[in-house]
Amino acid sequence: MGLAPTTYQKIYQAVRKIPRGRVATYGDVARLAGYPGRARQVGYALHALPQGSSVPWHRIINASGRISLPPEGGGLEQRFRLMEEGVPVDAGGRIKLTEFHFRIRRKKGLR
DNA sequence: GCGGTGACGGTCG
DNA sequence: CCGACCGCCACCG
Repeated sequence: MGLAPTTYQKIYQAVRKIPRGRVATYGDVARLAGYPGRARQVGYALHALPQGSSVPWHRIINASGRISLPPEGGGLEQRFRLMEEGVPVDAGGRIKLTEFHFRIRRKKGLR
């Protein structure tokens, strides 16, 4: 594939790095894709995913540790998918980041 | 080309 | 913990 990856493709590639049973925030994905501070674009890119995509979009939640989607608009499905892979989600759409957050290595330091 | 919109995030009160 | 603000920027009418 000689062509340079598009912004969305880089975002999707970053999302694919989140392993089963873990979650990451929109901001994490933005940084991982090389676009720090553009969490909003990550949400936009995921929104543009076609049905049946193999990109694990359900592992992406907001920095507050909650599902950002309204239940009718995919939030319910996201909840099911997460629970199915062992990530508990409470009735309010919350996930314990302290236990299930996929921590990404930052350039050297990290903490 | 302009302005409203949004699957966000950090800060402040 | 929650809501209000503001910064951010690609998309779309």
